[in-house]
Amino acid sequence: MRAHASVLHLDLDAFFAAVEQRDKPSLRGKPVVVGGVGGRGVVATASYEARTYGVHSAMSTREARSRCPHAAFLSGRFHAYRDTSKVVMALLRAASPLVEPLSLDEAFVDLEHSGLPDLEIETVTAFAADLRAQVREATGGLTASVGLGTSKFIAKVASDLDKPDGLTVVPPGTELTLLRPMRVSVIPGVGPATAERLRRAGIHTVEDLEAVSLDELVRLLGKAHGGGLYHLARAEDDRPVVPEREAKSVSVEGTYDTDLTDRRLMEGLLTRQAGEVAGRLRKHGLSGRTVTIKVRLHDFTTLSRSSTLPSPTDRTSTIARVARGLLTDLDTSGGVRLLGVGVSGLADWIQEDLFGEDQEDEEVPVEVEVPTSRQRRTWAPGMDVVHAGMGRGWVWGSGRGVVTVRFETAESPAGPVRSFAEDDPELSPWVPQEPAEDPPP
DNA sequence: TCTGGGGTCCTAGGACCC
DNA sequence: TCTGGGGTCCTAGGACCC
Repeated sequence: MRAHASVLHLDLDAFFAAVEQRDKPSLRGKPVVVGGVGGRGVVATASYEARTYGVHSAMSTREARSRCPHAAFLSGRFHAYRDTSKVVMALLRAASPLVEPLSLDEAFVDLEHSGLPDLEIETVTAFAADLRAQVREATGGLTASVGLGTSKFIAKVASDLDKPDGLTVVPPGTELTLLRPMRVSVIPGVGPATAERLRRAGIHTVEDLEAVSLDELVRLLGKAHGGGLYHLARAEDDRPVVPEREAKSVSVEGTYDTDLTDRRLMEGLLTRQAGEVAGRLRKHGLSGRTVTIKVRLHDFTTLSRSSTLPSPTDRTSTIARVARGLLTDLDTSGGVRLLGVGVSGLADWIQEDLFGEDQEDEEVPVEVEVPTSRQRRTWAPGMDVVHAGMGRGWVWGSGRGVVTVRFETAESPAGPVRSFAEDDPELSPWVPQEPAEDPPP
């Protein structure tokens, strides 16, 4: 916790809806709901006019429609939101070099490095007021709510106190006076499940939480969560403002208006999603080792299956095949409402770079060598192979002198798995004859 | 026909290695 | 034949955030 209120949190008010109202004057002053407009959509952002009718984010669009039938329901223009967000983030970075975006519409700014003459209340307040004016000016009228405090936690709580279009400063030393009467759910990380656990233990407010020992909290919520809450309840928060964080995973998922039952269709959708994930990996110069699929069944139970490859990949064909293979383990006979594919375990180097050329996502033709018992060969996951006895397959995994191959058949795209010694003379790379499945960028 | 999409972090158990 | 502990990696699930 700092001696000065030098952490600023900025939150653009009803961001998506506000961008729509800015760009379409006919929507100004009217209820606007941005989110999924399909049968299973939810609200991403509701304008303040729509909130009057009890519409809020995360509510199903169906419910929102019944509460406010005359609202404009929009599916969202993410390019516009991204562009506007960039304008705001650039403006924040011009004000202070240390800016940590949390999402398109939210960021922390560290005023310690902003070049202000001092960090007294008057100074930082004037700075924040000026920043808000700049945001409004640069975005064509969007408003932001801003909080200032001695830590991220306090700044974030502060920005919520006067919404929309507000500015709240929590003077150093007054944090606990502010927090104590508040519900535990003001603490970031206390969602419905944690709040319910605490409630059952008779803990409702931050003041209640402050009275609980560290041991008791850890017993109740686990080591990391309990320990974190113990300190936050005392307004102890040393988390630094971190400008850039590396991505840890890339994923794509989709919820379908009617439950899927056709496995071939599911495989096709997974393949398409794998292509989107691979494309985004390549766009950012990333590759990853762990492929995960997510499957939400008709009854909303959510399953995940993952498989870690021996080396990172950014290729559609590999990700798609692993994903389809993972699906084979699952019983989807009751119907599937959501499918997703993700890649994690990211490395910022690309495997194909080893070959010295920008291979993008093309199949890499493999030199067919005559295997000898002493020769060590590299079997990359996803590589097409042919086995004299089993026919064509692809490398599922390898290591410790063993290569595992999955053989696709007409009946099953992720058919039988067999393991071979990696120098098995019956096993050899297969040179593809079909064109690469991804278009060049 | 309740319940999105893109993320992060944590936990717990098992495998495996030293 | 019995018995260790620690560390790391992997997998599955869950909570949470915007």
